[in-house]
Amino acid sequence: MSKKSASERPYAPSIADVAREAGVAASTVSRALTMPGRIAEPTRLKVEAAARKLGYAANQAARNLRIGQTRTIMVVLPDELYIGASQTVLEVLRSAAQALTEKGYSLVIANVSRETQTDEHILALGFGGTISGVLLMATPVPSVGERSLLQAGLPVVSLHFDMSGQNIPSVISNDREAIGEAVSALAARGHRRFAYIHGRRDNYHDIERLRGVKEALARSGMSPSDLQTMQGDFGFTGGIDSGQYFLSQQPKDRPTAVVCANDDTAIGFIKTIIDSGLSVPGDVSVVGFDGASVGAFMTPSLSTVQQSTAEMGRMAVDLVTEMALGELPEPPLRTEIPCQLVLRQSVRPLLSEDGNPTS
Amino acid sequence: MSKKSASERPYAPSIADVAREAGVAASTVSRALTMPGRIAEPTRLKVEAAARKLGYAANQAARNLRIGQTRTIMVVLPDELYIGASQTVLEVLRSAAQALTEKGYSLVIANVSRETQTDEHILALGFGGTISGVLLMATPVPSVGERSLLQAGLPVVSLHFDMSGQNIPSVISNDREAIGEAVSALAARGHRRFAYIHGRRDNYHDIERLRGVKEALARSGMSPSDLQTMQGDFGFTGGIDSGQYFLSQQPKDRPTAVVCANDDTAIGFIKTIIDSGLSVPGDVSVVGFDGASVGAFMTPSLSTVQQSTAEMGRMAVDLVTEMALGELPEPPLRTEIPCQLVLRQSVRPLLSEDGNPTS
DNA sequence: AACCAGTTGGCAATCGATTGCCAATGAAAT
DNA sequence: ATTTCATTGGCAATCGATTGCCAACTGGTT
Repeated sequence: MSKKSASERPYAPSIADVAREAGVAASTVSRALTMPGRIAEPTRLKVEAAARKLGYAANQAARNLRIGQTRTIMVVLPDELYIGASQTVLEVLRSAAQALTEKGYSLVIANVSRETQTDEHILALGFGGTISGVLLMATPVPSVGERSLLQAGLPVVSLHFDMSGQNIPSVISNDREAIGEAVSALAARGHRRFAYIHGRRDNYHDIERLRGVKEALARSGMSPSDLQTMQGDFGFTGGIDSGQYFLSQQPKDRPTAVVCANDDTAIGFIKTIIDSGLSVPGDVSVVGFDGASVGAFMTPSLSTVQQSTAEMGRMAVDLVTEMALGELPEPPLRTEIPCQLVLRQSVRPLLSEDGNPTS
Repeated sequence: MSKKSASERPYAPSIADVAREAGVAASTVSRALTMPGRIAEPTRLKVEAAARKLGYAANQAARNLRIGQTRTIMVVLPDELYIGASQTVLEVLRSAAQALTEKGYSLVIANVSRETQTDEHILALGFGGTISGVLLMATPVPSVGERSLLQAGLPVVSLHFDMSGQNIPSVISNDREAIGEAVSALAARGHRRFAYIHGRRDNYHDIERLRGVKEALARSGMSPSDLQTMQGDFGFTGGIDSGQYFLSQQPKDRPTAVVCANDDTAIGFIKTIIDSGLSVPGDVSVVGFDGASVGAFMTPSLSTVQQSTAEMGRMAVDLVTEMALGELPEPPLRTEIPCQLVLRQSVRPLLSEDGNPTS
């Protein structure tokens, strides 16, 4: 065996090598190593010793081929995985990676892209039998033309985006309620003129968060005219542009509370306000969304809605692995993980009741 | 074929199914799909049509088993992958993922951990033939007891850490020179009392960066007594602690320029200084390291040494894939990617002869 | 009509681990 | 001493794609 030439792996013992070394049959080696109890103890020890001596590790390709199953989950990341201060996706990825490893699964990463070529790659993985399940992180279902990953018959779980409407089990934050809490907290501090800075258009989170803002304002007895909206892009730049727009308004028309689609937007907005000589929260209170760790160390420190990223990753992994084992005939379509409102220096109660800034 | 029962993949056509559908032999199907030119055009078209009709995708496990090679690279992430504002490792990961996908490789993620169990998992992957190469991201070589991943005979490339001493090709930033540039820029602005805030003890980057600071100070004609050092931990907390230490000193003893092991440290330090009522850069200039994107939007904005993460990822991928193909008998042991100094508000401007700021 | 060179496609072996089936073994029971 | 039964370990088929080898076929040439 192992007749691979020098340029290849120098030393890749097969199960036959171990069997010869231990003086038993290959089948015995296989059983000794994977079926506890099936092989008598003395024989098992002999086999283990031989395996250790030769540095044997089962060839996974052969194993997968035979049993028709792989303990491998594919994680699909969004193409525009933008690395700013908010990095919810990455935190969830980390926790999912951790959970998968603990369960003995491997994790392969794929990122969708505008180029069809890499989507082809994703589909090839999905249909190629290399994969036991798919975790979609803030991405739609990869597809090329007619063919979609869903047709591969694999368990699919969506993270961040609610795709329960497409019958895909989804693990999501309670964006709408959570941002509503933030709005209520601002209203309780006397704010009456609000603004919402959008993320990208048609984005799931943007839609949910705006809706949450509107609902909470209504609950606090305000009318739609008490809310203005500005366009952002989930990045620092969108916040900066909105900040400039804010500054271009007459002071009496400016909102006193600005709720942003995410932390990066809030950070860009605050920067512009501060650089213009105004004060946060003196002239305007600002709340972000995501819970970027750096927010606590900015000046002023950033108020935000913190997502429970660790819990989300773990939950999604539990779902997809149980589905892969067929243990979950009816997976829950929507699992909402609650967020936590964190108020810091960027929000301050107004002193007067009419909502006018004090400075 | 495809007699998997309902609980399994519903529809996984094999090469034999395609062959039957197209009315040719399995070998012809294989060649038609993978060896352009080997099969006559009309036959090839027939095969392709059949494959498309059945939704055929080659079983990767079988393919890997047969050809004894997988287009899969394992990326090993550090256990303590801490997500702060500096996220060099993640940026490099993203660029590596991109480059791998473009080259038709898959990427599996593993993270080392203090628990031996997951290191076992990494070794099993490495020795199990599932992997064609390894990218170590700021981690030492995974090993359990005597066995180390190096013995798997796989190409290994280190990112971030210089392991050329262990004969492992390494793609790294020029930490020492780059931080030296920062120090020189500070010296040129008249600073004469310096501090360096450490990262974690014995960390490669910390050692290199401190050395770079010392060398640059010497070049600027200063003595070791012009530099004090404070202990940090690469996190915000370390910066905060150092800030408190700074404040506890007599003003005349305080350094006027503080160079930090990374951006998170700098951010924590600045926060403490600002909250105490002192000013950055009025009372002290601060420089970080890494180039966290959020630095540009803090108040004051953060001066830093920006690493070329995109280039690092791409370069490492090129190396490891070429090594995997045996195209690189003598891989370069050290590939240094230069950083770029970015001076922002946290460093006081250069004063020209007349006392006005110039840069 | 015979021959040749080049192309095409099929047969069958192969990669390495798993597992159904059965023979051999030894211990316990009669 | 013989039968019964459980345990153990070996044989051989199997998973699905690839590829060396060779036979069949094509069209052109002599």
